[in-house]
Amino acid sequence: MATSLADIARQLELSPSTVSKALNGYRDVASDTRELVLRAALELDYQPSSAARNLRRGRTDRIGLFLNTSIEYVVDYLSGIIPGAVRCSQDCGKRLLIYTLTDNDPNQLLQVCRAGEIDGVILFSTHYDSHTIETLLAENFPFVVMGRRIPDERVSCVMPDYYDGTLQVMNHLLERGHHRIAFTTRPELTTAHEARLQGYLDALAAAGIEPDDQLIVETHIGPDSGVEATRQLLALPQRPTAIVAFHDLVAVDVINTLQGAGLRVPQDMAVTGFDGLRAGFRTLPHISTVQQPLERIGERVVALVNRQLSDPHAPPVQETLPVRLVLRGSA
Amino acid sequence: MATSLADIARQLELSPSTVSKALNGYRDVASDTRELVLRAALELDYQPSSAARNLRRGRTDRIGLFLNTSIEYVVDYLSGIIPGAVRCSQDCGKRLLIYTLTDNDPNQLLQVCRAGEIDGVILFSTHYDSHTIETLLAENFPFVVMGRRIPDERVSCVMPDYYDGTLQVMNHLLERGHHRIAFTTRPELTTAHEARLQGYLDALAAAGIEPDDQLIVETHIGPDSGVEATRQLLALPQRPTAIVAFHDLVAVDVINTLQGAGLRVPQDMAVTGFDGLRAGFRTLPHISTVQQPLERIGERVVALVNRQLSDPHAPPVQETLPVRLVLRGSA
DNA sequence: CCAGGTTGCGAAATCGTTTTCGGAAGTGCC
DNA sequence: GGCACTTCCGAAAACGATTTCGCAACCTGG
Repeated sequence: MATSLADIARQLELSPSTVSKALNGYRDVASDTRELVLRAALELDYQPSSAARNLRRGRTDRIGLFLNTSIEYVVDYLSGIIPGAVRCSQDCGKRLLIYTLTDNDPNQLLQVCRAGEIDGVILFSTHYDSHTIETLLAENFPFVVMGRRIPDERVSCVMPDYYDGTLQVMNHLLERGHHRIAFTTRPELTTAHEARLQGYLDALAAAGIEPDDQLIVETHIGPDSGVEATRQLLALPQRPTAIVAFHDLVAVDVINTLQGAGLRVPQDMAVTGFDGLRAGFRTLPHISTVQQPLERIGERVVALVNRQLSDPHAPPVQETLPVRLVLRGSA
Repeated sequence: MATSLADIARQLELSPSTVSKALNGYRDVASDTRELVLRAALELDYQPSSAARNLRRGRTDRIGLFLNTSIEYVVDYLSGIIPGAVRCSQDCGKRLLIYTLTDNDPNQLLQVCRAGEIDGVILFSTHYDSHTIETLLAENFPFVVMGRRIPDERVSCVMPDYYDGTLQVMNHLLERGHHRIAFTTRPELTTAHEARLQGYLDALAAAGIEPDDQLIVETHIGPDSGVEATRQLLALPQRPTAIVAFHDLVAVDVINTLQGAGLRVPQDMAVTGFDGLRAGFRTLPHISTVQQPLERIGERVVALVNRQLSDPHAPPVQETLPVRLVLRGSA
């Protein structure tokens, strides 16, 4: 039912090849003919069949990003990333597609790549799976890891400076006179976790403060992830005066729990987040946080995929983007 | 580089047609041969070319959902919808794809449909555009509208019962003895807006209470959307005792603003949300809200698209799904 | 006037599947 | 043995675009 090249060709009594060339800007088409073709195409609402074009060209001009349906955090993060990623892919003449995986089956990702549905893929940190990465490398399929450093120089990745961000937060708190600073962790996210913890410890060391194990508490994925940690901290004989939350969503829980217990933020307890998600505006006071350059991350990730597409021999890059402490009131 | 049918055929000294038939479960292939083919395919990590298959079959088994990058609310809503939608599409043998539009250019959507990249499309309420709908109808392209009723019996849609939800909320508050109940609106979202307002007014009328225009305040899209409205209500000579927020994100702002002003929720002011987004857990107390059956909405929307795909003559359906008041503490 | 260019177009191959159709070989039955 | 079925496989034609190549026709300059 949809109009094809052949339809236009018939109507104009031209050959399909000429029509195709007119539409694709080849030089060997008379300008009168081109005019005719363009007009006819517009009139018939012609849109080339994506399947046919992809088949023939051997590429799709699409970049895929896989969404794990099970992780709450991802969605907030993605909504920060996407504007930059979309803009950049637009500029490169590509389209950004988000695939939804059912049970986060990593094979689905490989299937999509092998089926040639996309030309390149963005791996979101939490989907990391060494088999996937090995396979993509082996098949020479363009991909970039986002939000995580992979200890393999063959893979490109883009991530914020977790270490420096934590240093900034800690230095701010230390300057404000805080000595007992609690730190919430999330061991599942190894890279991001370790970098932050190191920042925490180094900052303390630089200030000559001995770390206190009781002040380092774990949080886990799920709603209310920060509530339990906060209660735990409040129950300590000697409470901290500041809490460095693993990220903004945890900080929201922390602040709510504190306020629920009758404490004032930041007077009774300073709280900081990390990432700079929109959730940081959903508390009063708003959350002081380490702002990731989210849009820029999206942009760079797409740019790096695109780089691999245009130059298959481009060497991989590992980019660490600078972060910035944003004081909004909670610390 | 990727292995094709022909590769398998060559290796097994069979014809491509036989290989194809073996893989697709045709009956006219000997079971020994089938075994051989399946084994070879597995060994070579064969994945049929999506482009070639789509071209030949004339369908893609993909359903598209278009994401407007500019609206915050959408993301929270989608993350509720997606699990159901993904599960259902999986069951139908389809894949759900999320397209990202740059500047919400509605033509991009039509282009994707016409190019045959997807077989059907889900229109998210805020993307509504009568030209898009008319065109899709004219081209007989399968689509379903989500979260909004379209006053056109030719289009299928799935939405929650906004009217009844508001009634439930109002009746709860009235039973608790509230007389001055404020109501925040969002006129941009016409259908959803009107149904709720009607519910508000009808509930008041049934209780014999005269509506007070000062208690009906507008909110708009954007962060802090509920803050201004709350301040406005607090400034009234005769304050309300309850605030019915347009949706949960607004309710978060309302609660934060109230608590910031030293009021206790729900003792000094009851607050209710709408939709049942995760954000409802990001305050203390958690938000009492009208829970939309989000997963079910995702499921139904996909099911209806699929219905149009399997039976092009199936009559359109407009489904209103029941909602449920969930009391969590804020009212 | 002719050799050598240029310009504009179409024929045909190609991408990798699916699917129809026909034919060869084998089986069963009278 | 002959006939009618099965059973299994391959040849070939699609699907709709892109792209190479060749061929007319028309210039152009000496």
